[in-house]
Amino acid sequence: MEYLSSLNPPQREAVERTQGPLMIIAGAGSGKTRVLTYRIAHLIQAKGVDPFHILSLTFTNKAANEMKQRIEKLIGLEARNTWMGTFHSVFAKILRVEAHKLGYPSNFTIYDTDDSKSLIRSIVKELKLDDKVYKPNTVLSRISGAKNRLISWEQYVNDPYILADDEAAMKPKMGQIYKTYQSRLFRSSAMDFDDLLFNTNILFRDHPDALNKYQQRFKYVMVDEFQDTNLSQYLITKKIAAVHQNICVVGDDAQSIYAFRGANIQNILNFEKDYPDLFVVKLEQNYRSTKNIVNTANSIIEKNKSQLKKNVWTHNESGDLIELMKASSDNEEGRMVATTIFEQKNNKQLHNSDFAILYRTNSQSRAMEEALRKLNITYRIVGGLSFYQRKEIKDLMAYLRYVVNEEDEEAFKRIINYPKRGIGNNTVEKVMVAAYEHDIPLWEVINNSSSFLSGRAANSVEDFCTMIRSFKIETERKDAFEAASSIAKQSGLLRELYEDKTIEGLNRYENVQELLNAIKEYVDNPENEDKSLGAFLQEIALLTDEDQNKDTNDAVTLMTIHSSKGLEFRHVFVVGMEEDLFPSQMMMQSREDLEEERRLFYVACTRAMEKLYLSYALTRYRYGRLLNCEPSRFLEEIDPSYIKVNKRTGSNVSSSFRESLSEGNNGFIGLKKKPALRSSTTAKVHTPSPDFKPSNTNNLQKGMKIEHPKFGFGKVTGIETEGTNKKAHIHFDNFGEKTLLLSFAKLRILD
DNA sequence: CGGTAGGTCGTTTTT
DNA sequence: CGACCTACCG
Repeated sequence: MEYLSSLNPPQREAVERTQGPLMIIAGAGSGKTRVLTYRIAHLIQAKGVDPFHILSLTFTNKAANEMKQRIEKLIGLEARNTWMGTFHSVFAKILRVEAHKLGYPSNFTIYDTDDSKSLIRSIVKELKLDDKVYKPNTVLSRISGAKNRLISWEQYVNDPYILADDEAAMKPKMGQIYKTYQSRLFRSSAMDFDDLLFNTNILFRDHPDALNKYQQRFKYVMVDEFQDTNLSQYLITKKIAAVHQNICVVGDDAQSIYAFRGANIQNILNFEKDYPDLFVVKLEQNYRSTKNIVNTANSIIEKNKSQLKKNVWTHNESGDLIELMKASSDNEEGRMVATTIFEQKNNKQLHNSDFAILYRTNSQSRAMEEALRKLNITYRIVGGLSFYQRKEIKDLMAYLRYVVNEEDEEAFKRIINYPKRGIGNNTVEKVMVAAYEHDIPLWEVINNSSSFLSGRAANSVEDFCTMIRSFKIETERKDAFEAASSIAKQSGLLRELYEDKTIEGLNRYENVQELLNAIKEYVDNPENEDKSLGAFLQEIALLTDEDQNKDTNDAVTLMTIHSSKGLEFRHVFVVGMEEDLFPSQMMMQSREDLEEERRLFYVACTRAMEKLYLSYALTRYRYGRLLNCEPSRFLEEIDPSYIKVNKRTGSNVSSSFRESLSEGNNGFIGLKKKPALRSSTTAKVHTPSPDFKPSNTNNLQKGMKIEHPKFGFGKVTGIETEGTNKKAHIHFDNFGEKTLLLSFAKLRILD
């Protein structure tokens, strides 16, 4: 029990108080993760609790993994038996087991945000609504907001307040879309992110036996980042802990930055009411930052009205003042930051990894990247579009998904005509409409294509169906890797990418190989007992960024403030401190919104251990337009005694920097995150000869030389007849291989 | 049916 | 500025 002696009194109290409801208010840098891990270790080792009975919920996979590892270090492999994961992943697992109780098959698909938006887009189209009014983003966030507050579509369309709201917003059909959206999800055997929580609530509400089972299993429940829970999540935890009442929540109201996606700060404020015998521990000693940084942060958060009283303090030294940097433009801001990093690194013997650049929006990274590249400073970007959001990855994933769940409509739409197999939008529409109108499963329509489609289209769909069936058989017999490789090949997807010899094409091909590698790794990992494709898909559906990044590379970290939560760096730059950017112009309608932005700023500042830099630019490119910017109001809110204004401008680059401009790698690491290169230059469009006149192409033969008004001169390499259509394959001198439909193409035969 | 040119749109954060 | 969608042409 020696670990207890390394804790301060409130930390120790939090670890040792294992029975009954407990709320830990953990200030920034107060050793929260340490307390949580020790608490779990303490439960298992000192109190003899079976790890199987402990449930810990986090918000990111990263947090869960980190905690798992740290507990494992403390108490060894036994730690693996605790339930630890994100809300979404833990309850997705439970829902797989209980799905039949809700009318879902256990192989249900999880739709990501893109799938959801695409589904909404097609529903809006089908309902013949104006897509300028019902934008996927708006609709989805409205639906998501409802689900997070546990409002079903039935309740939604019957609630006069909601309806009035929608009327006022000129979006009266919102409820109708919600209803259709749910029925289409259900038909597709799919759940979106919010459904995972919503349906868990339904499960526990309607099936007391199931609730009881999990109440018995989870005798100890812990919730990390409690300030970020929404109502749906809160009710789930409350229900699970209702019997044993051993619920421990950890959070910091000052760091609540996810209200936009339904997080309810009231959860933390109301917790005392729900648990009258609640014990509250405050962790207020900061071990991370200098006095100047802690005080700066305190002076910021003070401006917020709604918050719990707390007094974060530190024993650390005063440290340097906060540096404020003013740049004339966004590019100069980048130069100043990069230059400062370069200097600090040399003067103080720091590593790249000691620095982080934090920004409000992802688009701000570009100016930073350019500047860092010029000084040859290695960097890595966290977030942005993840591996699994890339088109080529989603394409292969869609095949895999569809083979596992043949009702998955979004996957179907993605793969039915990719690679091209002559099935156009019209046909796809017909197939889906047939399914709704006859109220039969999609797969049934596809299996009986001739009853719903005419000749050529029916044949193509039948071929598709045969292919999927063979994939299904393979998938049953083989492990995930063998099945996926075979699907990638036989679907033609791999060939399609392989034939694209551009740099981006090569990249895409490599990415698909990367995914196959990941599947291989999954299959080879002895911890995964179920090697089937379905099991693999379930495992990765909720992975956002697989960045279990080997921290081998020494790089400056670039990321949004949101993704920086929970991390710390010796030197932190918060860039783009300008009105309308930070605080964002979208967040200035209400005081609540503005307070959330302020908390975001608080989070940003408290990432810094030794030194904090704040910067802003006077001009910045946004929406492709040069805008004048004003310094952020947040800068004025900081107590000026903590700030020093930096006089240097980034344009005075000393000679030592110039030397570093020469030669070498561009500073970018991480093969998965390579930005797409600009498309290679395309050949100039041909100007037709003055005497150009289309010839009759009925007798066009292989080997003939022709002229095309746009593509110029070329040679016929083949003729293909498909139904009534005749196609010519032509190799053009300047444009390479093209396939043209002879009924349309204007060609002049030269010979 | 498929490609592409040209228009539109938004750009906050994430499971 | 760039991603994406649509309309149109071959």
